[in-house]
Amino acid sequence: MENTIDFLKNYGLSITESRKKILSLFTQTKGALAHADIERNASVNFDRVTIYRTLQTFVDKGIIHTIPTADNSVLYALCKDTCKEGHHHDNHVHFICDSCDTTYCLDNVTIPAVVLPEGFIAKQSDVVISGICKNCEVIKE
Amino acid sequence: MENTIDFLKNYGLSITESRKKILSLFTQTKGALAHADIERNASVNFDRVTIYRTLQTFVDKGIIHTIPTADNSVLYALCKDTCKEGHHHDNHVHFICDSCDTTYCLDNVTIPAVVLPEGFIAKQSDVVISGICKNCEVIKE
DNA sequence: TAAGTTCCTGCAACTGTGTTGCAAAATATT
DNA sequence: AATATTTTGCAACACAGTTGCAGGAACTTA
Ligand SMILES: [Mn+2]
Ligand SMILES: [Mn+2]
Ligand SMILES: [Zn+2]
Ligand SMILES: [Zn+2]
Repeated sequence: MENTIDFLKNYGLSITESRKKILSLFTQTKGALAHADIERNASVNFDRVTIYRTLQTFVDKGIIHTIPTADNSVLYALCKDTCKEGHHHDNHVHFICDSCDTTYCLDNVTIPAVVLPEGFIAKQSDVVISGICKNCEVIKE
Repeated sequence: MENTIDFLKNYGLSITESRKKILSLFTQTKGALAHADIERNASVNFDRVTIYRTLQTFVDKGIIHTIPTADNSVLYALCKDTCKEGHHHDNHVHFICDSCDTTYCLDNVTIPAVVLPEGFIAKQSDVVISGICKNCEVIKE
């Protein structure tokens, strides 16, 4: 709890119930979270709008990043230390499990370089892989 | 026009105004189309729902495929011949131009293989790259 | 080509997601 | 503690997408 407060202070954010609670949800969760997950699991009943604004604040500050998904839902996950305010450095692959629906940031799997046709210049690449995750694979055996 | 009719018949679809018109919009367009593009550019004013249902029918039949985007809008583009009903085989990279906002299917750029951590099994990979496209790069010179 | 059947369309109503303006409440500053 | 700044919750809105249903269009068969 103290830890969460210091963390927020380091990012120049004032300490509020929603920020503490939402941040701790992220640190306590392995996978990524959707807006609905937060609305459901936060012990306090924050207004939808507060959750949206808190998430946006965290994205702006480089605390969390969004994850594009094939079904066009929005997911959020904690950034690594390399992300700064207004400047994200997330170049890892994302994995969505078809079985348990968990979304992982594979921090150790970097986005591969892709050779584009003449004239195309890449600025940003997103790789989303779906399949069966480590946990679900073990369960199946 | 005759061509469009035969094409639809080959897929076992009955011939309707909306299907003819929406299909021809795809064949006449280089990049991908959003629902709104179709609503705007179809000479006839089809109901929103009709457009949604026509797009879904085309996706089901393997005529078009959806493209995931970073801003979570839904785009559609024509499939290659290898796609069958209920069974898509699109393993190409998608490119979104930050300048002209066109989305390209880079049919000749295949999705690179990614080495996942132990226990993760990949079923499907999506690669979306954004940057500057061929056209916009030429214009800048 | 006409009748009957099947399928598609348009409308209305609804759900879900995200946004904005504003006053009240909470937090930070002095 | 008083003041200034931020954040919150509410209401209202915008927009994308879905569903049920009745009427209309397209297909089938004769
Ligand atoms: Mn991530
Ligand atoms: Mn494509
Ligand atoms: Zn799993
Ligand atoms: Zn371009």
